[in-house]
Amino acid sequence: MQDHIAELLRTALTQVAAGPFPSLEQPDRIGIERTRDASHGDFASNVAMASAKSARANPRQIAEAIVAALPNSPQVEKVEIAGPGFINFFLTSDAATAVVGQVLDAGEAYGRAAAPSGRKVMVEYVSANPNGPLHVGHGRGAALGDCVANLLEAAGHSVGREYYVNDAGRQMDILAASIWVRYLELHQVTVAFPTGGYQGEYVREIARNLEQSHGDRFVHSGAAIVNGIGHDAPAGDKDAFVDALIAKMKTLLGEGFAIVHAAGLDSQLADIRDDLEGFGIVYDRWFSEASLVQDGAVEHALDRLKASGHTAERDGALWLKSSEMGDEKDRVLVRANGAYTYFATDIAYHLNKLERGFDTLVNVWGADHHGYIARMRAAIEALTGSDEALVVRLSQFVSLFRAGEKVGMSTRAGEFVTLRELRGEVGVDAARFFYVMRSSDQPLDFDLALATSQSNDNPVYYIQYAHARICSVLQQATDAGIHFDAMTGRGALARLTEPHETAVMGLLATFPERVEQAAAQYSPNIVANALRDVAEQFHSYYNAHRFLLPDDPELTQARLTLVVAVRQVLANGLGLLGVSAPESM
RNA sequence: GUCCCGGUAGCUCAGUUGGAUAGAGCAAGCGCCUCCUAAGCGCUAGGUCGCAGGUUCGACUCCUGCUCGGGACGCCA
Repeated sequence: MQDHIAELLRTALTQVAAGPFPSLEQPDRIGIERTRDASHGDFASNVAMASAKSARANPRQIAEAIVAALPNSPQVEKVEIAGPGFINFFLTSDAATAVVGQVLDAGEAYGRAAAPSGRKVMVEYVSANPNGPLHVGHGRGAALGDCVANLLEAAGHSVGREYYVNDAGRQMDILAASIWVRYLELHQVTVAFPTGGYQGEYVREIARNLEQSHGDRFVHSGAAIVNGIGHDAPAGDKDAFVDALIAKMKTLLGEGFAIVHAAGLDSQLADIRDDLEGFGIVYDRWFSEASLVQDGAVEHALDRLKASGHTAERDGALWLKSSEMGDEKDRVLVRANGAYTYFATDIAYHLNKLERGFDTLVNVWGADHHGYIARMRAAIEALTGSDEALVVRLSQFVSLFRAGEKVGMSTRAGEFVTLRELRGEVGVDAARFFYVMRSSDQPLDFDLALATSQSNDNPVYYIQYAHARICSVLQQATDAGIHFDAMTGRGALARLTEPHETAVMGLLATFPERVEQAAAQYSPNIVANALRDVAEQFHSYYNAHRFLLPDDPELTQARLTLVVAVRQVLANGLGLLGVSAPESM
């Protein structure tokens, strides 16, 4: 409809430029927006104001000339000039009700792009280190990433979803050492648990499983272990101590180290996968960091970086001169000891994604990765000559509130609320909706009591209830012997003239635009807001009018048709967020 | 110190590419179920859009400075 109006305006502008206002220049883009107030019509344009400068005239006079030159359209009822020079378009009722047919024809596809965009987008999300269960902060990134991927698919892009598994770094070694110490405790070998280790109960569980499958294979005496590895905090440095413990473990266990390491990795990865599946999230691929090292992808990436001329060797290490590309300092790629940094393997992963044909790489990261963005931009620029392929969405921190008390979180101390616990407490629907209903730029206060309350305080139920109510109405119709017939209803849409009905149809018409906008901005909260608006307008309509009218079968069919279209839009929107659309509540 | 995000109603937050009288929910107050689900609806009240300049026909929106809150600044991942 915007396109149609824009066309009318262009025709008129050409005439105006040829006639009364010769200096008027055609604007590149004609601003047309939906009005907020029904008294301003359905659409409004500000072209007259935007053209005031080039035409060197008062906006209202220009608007009058434009309106006089506007071609007639069967879809436009009337046109008015208002305020400082807005041109307001009032649609005919046929044009307004047409959206109901469009929704029913498109069905599940309503709100989705009509044609493929040809773009290939990779969305990488969560990618938490597999050294412990996911907590509620990861949950936000999970919900956000999954919804963004859904939105990009709706926008017509070909979308990949991946979890980058950090299975090659020090953190995983620390997990292995933590498991080993717990395992030793099972064999009455007491080694003080390292301050820098992972203390969660899940570590003991992995140790017990290891003990069951491998018996005493990894047992060594306490004296042999402690010998020469220095002191833990507070007497010594806790990081140095953990590293020394890991080194000692590798020496004593030999190939056994890999078994303990794998026991930790496999168990945590399986747990995370199960957790995310329970949250409605399924990846196309779990991409191993270690595999990049093994198959030479990291060397390949480093070669590409060196060829770009953006690297330098200094102090025995290889650096990316990222400060030349917007980063605040240069970054190490290969340490003086020859080991790749996490940054280097991550660059290799990003290059891999580009080489697989993805033109846009969306990364959903926790807000604590903010400092990492500039260097990754620099890396992408060094590889491709531009950083535009990289899109980063940060998910700001989540604070949980239980009974008004803020619940603390610390992964190392093993004190955190897990995503699994959250799902158990509030359910998948409420959790997913709460996670994405706010802008991801905004820290989230997650109120557990609110998410579980079955009251009108709870926004997710408000929307689901609208859907269930419509299902209930249709059930009531069936029970009353009214056979819903969409053909009859669509033929009678002209009967829908109540302001409530006009408002509902207007929102249905806006829905695809809002989905498109949400995709363009990687912002699922826009869909959450659109859903709330539709639900609100429906509930208001429901209270103001009855749908089942025994004395007026034609109007009954028309209203049921509208309401079925509303149900379709609610279901489509909830589907984009990964929230269920219940038929009864 | 540098950089990023934020500051909008008592609280939690929307606010499209710069547009008309800045919106919603909760909380507060008053109403609405012999009627398709009251998990709902209607009405009332509530504002220096952090502060000060600038850009322009027009600024919550863009620019500059300041201020307050959160975060990031490692040869960790």
